[in-house]
Formats: sequence, C-alpha cells, structure tokens
Amino acid sequence: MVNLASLNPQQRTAAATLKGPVLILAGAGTGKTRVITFRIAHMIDRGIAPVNILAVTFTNKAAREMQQRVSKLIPKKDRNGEKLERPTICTFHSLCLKILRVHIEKLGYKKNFVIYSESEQLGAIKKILSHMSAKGEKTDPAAILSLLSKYKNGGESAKAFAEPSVAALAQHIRKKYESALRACNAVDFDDLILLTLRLFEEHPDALQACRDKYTYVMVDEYQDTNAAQFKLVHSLSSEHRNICVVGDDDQSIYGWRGAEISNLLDMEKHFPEVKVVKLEQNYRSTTTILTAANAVIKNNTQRRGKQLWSDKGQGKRITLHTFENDEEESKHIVQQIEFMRLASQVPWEDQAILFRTNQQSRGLETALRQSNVRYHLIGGQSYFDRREIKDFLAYLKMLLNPHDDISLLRIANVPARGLSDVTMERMLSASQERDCSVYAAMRHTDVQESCLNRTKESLIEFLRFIDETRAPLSDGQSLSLKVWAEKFLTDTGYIEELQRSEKNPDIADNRVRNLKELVEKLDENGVPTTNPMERLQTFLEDMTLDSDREEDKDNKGDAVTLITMHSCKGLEFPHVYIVGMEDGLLPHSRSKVENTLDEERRLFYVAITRAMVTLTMSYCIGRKKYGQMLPCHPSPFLKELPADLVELDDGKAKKPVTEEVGQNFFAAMKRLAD
DNA sequence: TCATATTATGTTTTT
DNA sequence: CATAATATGA
Ligand SMILES: Nc1ncnc2c1ncn2[C@@H]1O[C@H](COP(=O)(O)OP(=O)(O)OP(=O)(O)O)[C@@H](O)[C@H]1O
Repeated sequence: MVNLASLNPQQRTAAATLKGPVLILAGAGTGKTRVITFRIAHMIDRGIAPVNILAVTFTNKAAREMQQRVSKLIPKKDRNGEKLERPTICTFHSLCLKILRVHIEKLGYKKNFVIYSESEQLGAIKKILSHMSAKGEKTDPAAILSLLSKYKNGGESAKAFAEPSVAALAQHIRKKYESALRACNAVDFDDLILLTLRLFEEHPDALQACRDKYTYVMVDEYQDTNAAQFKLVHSLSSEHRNICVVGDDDQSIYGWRGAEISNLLDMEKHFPEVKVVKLEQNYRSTTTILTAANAVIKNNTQRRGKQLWSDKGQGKRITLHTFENDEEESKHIVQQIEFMRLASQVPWEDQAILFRTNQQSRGLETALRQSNVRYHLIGGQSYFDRREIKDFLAYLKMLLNPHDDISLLRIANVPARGLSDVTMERMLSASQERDCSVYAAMRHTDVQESCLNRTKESLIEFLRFIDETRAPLSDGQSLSLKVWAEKFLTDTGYIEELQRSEKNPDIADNRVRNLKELVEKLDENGVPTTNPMERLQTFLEDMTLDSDREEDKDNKGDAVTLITMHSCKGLEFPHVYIVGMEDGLLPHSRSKVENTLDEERRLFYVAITRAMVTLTMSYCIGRKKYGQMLPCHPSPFLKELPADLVELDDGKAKKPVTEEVGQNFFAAMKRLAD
C-alpha cells in the first residue's frame, strides 16, 4: 500500500485524483515532482497497469530519477505474484523515438533511420547555404538553424515568418534541408516530435493504439513545452482526459527554444473541467533563500503571483563575494568548498557550482583539479564537439547506412585516402544528377571512369572498405561491436592519423583515450543477444538523445557538481555557489537585444531556489575573454536581493572564525596529517 | 592531393 | 584564447 501520508493535504489531493485533468501550478521546491512520483505509485497500487501510465519529464536524467523513486515506492510483484512492469517515464523525444521505431516506415523512412545531432544539422545547413550562391547577407548557420526550428515547430515564435518574402525564403531552406536529411534517412530532434504528429494525422490507427496504451498521462515541467509537444499531449489525452500537468510559470527558461508558458497557464481553457491544485509550502530552502528568490522574481510583471513559505527557519545569510578576476573566483570557491568539507564535514556531493555558460566551467575545473577535489560536470557540449568523437560517430552512421551522405562526406577523406574535397564535390554533383546517394554514385562505373586513375583506385578501395566492414553487421553471427570498431579504426589508420595530427603528445593521447572510452561503450547493450545492426542503431540513438547519461564511475562517489543554470532545473543541493554574477553574463548581453530580460531573471530565480541551506554568489571585476582581461560590472539582479539578507565580502574584511569551526578545521587537518 | 601556415572571428542556454 | 575557414607551398 502506497502511503500518501507523507504528503500535505494539497499534494495528497493531486496525487489521489487519478481521473480527469489535473493542473499543479506551484512554485519552486513545493514538491511538484514528488507528487507526480507518488501519483504514479498510487495508480499502480490501485491496480492501474503500469504499461498504461506515461510520465514525460524534461531530461533523461529526471526520467531515470523518477523511475527509481517510483520503483522504491511500489512492490516488485503485483497481487498475483506476477512481476510488475514499469511505467513509461521518459522525455518527449524518447517517447516519439519509441513510437517512430515501430511506425516510421509508414512515413516513407527506412527503419534504420538515425538522429542528427546539432553539428550534423549545422553541416547540412552549411551545405545548403553554400549552394544558394553566397549572395545572402546574414548567413550564420547556427542562427538559421534556430530560426528553422522555430518555424518548423510553429506556435507563437513562428509568427515572425508571416511576412511573405521571409516565409518564402524560410520555406525554401526548409524544403532543401528536409530533403537533404531525408535522403540520408536521418531526422533531427524536432522531427521526432513532428513526425509523430504527422503519423497521428495520417494514420489514425497508430494514434488510437497510442491512446489505448497510454491512458494516464503526466507531464512535468509543463511550462517548458513547445507548440508541437503541446499538440502531442493533446492528441494523446483529449479523449480519455486523464492528463496531469505540472509546472511553474516562474521557471520557464526555454523560451528561446520555442517553449510557451501559455501551455501551462491556458490549461483551464483547453480542459475546462480541470482540477487546479496550488502548492505553497516550500520544503527545500531556508526562509532567507526563499525570501531572496521571491524578491527577485517579483520584478517580473507578467506572472501569476504566488505565496511561498518554508518552515526550515531563517538560516544563514546569503554571501556575496567580489573577486579581482575569474581565476581568483575559481580558486576561492574551491577553497570555500574544501573549508566546508574539512571544517563542517560537508561532503563534496552536497555542494554545487552553478554558472550561466558552459565555458565558465573550464576555469573551475582547473582549480578543482589543482586542489584534488573530485567533481562531476553535468551536460556541456564539449565532449561531442570533439573531432575524434564526431568522426567516429559519423563512421558508425555511415556504416549503418552508407546512403547517409552527410556522414559519408564527413569521413570520406579522414584519414586522407586520396579522396579530396574536389573529388567528393564531384561525387556529390554526380549523385544529384542521378538522383541517388553519393555512395550509389561512387559505385557507378561511368562515374568511376570519369576520374583519374589514381582517384578511381582510391574510390574502389573506399567502397571495398565500406562493404567489407559492413558485412559482419548482417551475416547473422554474433559480433562484438567493440572488436569490430577497433579493427576498422586500426585498418583505416584513423588512430595513427589522430596521433600524428596533434603535435602535443599529451593532447594526442587524450584524444585516443576519449575514442577508446567511447568504443568500450559499444558493447554495453549486451554482446551476443540481438543483431549487431540493431545494437549499433540503439547505441547511436542513446548517444544523440541521452548524451547527458552519467557514467557509473562518475556517478558513484563523493563529488562536487558543476552545472549550468539551465540544466539545474529540478535539482537541489544543500550548498549552492552561483558564480559569474556579472552584467553581460547574467543577464546575458544577448538578452538585451532579444528582449528576454524576464527570462534571464527567471533563470536567476531557478538558480537561487536550488539551494537548501546556504547560498553563495560572486562576481568579478575583470574576466578573461578571448585571451584579454575585460572589465566587468555586477549584475543588476544583485540589487534586487533584499540588502539585509546579504552579507558582503569584498575580500577586505576578514571575518572572524568561530571557535567551534576553527577547532573542527584543525582537527580535520590533524587527521589528514596522520 | 595533402599538410602546414595564416588569418578571421567569436557573444548563451539543450532535447 | 580557441577554433574554423582559407591560403600557400610541397
Ligand atoms: N510533503 C513533503 N514533506 C516533506 N518533504 C517534501 C514534501 N514534499 C516535497 N518535499 C521535498 O521537497 C523537495 C522539493 O521537491 P520537488 O523537487 O518535488 O519540488 P518541485 O516542486 O518539483 O521543485 P522544482 O519546481 O524546483 O523542481 C524535495 O527534497 C522533496 O523531497
């Protein structure tokens, strides 16, 4: 029996109302996510089959966490002693992937489709732009991609395309982009959702099957869903109406990605019979932290006001440090973390450093390493931005599907094998003439004949490599993908090339190590069981969709968390350090142009409300940018904090150490010395 | 065709 | 300070 007694009355109402639409609208730390977790457990307890339950979270990490918590609440077996299945708890993208893996052939894609990551999307866009005769003025591929995404997803942000000339251009680029991806049998992140919607429209039987399967739907962080995701939720639940959404308008921080707060706030419009639950007690933070957060967010005009209170007591004041530069900042924060650990026995895992941009983690990482402090960096694109990782994934994608032109072109001459840019460009136009893939074009003898003898040999050798390497993937024999990948990496001379291309041997070794680590993971989905082709596809999907997956060894053990303010949403830490509180970083300078100051403030609000016990902030007078020290000014948001809750530390006044703390500290030092 | 040298250029957040 | 796009020489 799941015990709802540990919930407060409002929470209990929300968790116990299983039928019909429910909206939980509540501030940070009021237990929204916890309510969902209990609600799922309660449903299972009441005999609802787990397979009928769908809970959508914002990140894969959140999904895993919720799955674990639900598992702890419910028994392993049901009343008849049968093993209980698990409910579906995942992100929108994983859900759509599950659906598309079954149905995608109905939409004209082949079953072995791949998901393109951002760098591959950019590659496709760049190719298109270069073919569109470089007369265009603004051709920042990243900007185009972002616009395209907004355009595709529709909703409020797509209204900017109303003007006919803009719309025509957008439509043109979209068509080119889509046919490029389609020719590669690839989809992007947005397509996962959009294709699922198309499937539902064109194949009502598939929609009906999903509706029948997921008869109870829940969505966490609903304020950050976009128009397409909104449609998806409605398609699934407009009939049975068992839909529970959870969110906080003050924590909407993904507007730049097309998220619309109105999805949350207009819930009553779309489901008039909705039961609205408001939660007001914050179980996370001290009153000081909560008051500061409330004072900051009050400066946003367009919001639903909330009453939040906490019984955790006043707690310590917020500390605000001023540092000379970013290096000093990192050094002192690390010192502070170590002081907390040695003097107050606060383990590393109870402390987190929050920052606005991923770049900021670099300086912190070096400082942490210098002091031998273990840390855990969450998110951060850098890993998948590395050349060797991108190359390797392109190899895998090309071997999974040789008609994937974009992947093939990426690695065709890496390492150099006599197929220069010019040659590949020729192959590309040959493929366009023949209306086939580059791989298919290369196989044509007349295309081969049109090349010089040398190039022709290189082409044939490359084709031989592809076919030979692909053979073991589908010959029905069991295969270790790791061994397989190691072989082709050596045979092609890729590893050698990687080492040679880097002068600095340390960095070269690092690159090889990165690659080897990734290769190791190939067999993690079990070696002999399923067919290698499918395992390869699953591996690639996990890599693109679940890139924030934590390695077990990193997850285990005591470590400080380094995380951006965006990805910290939904998490909590006893001790939080917010660094880089400078004008231009938070709020980011770009937010002034884009008129998104409110969203920056919400971001600050999210960051503050992660803290349970203590909160430390800091800003620098100067910061290194592009190798140069540039002057900085404190963030205007700092002025919004109530002055009496903040203790300033500009480095001049050394605060006295209390006797107890001092003794603990020295005791700890002694222990270390022994 | 390939490898190295030079120069330009960059603002943020992520599934 | 980095990385990526371009130019040049072998
Ligand atoms: N009724 C309760 N009694 C005790 N602790 C609670 C209760 N409800 C929630 N908590 C605790 O409060 C903390 C915040 O809960 P949770 O993460 O679910 O809040 P949230 O509303 O989802 O927050 P956020 O919006 O910031 O993500 C958790 O540590 C949770 O265990």
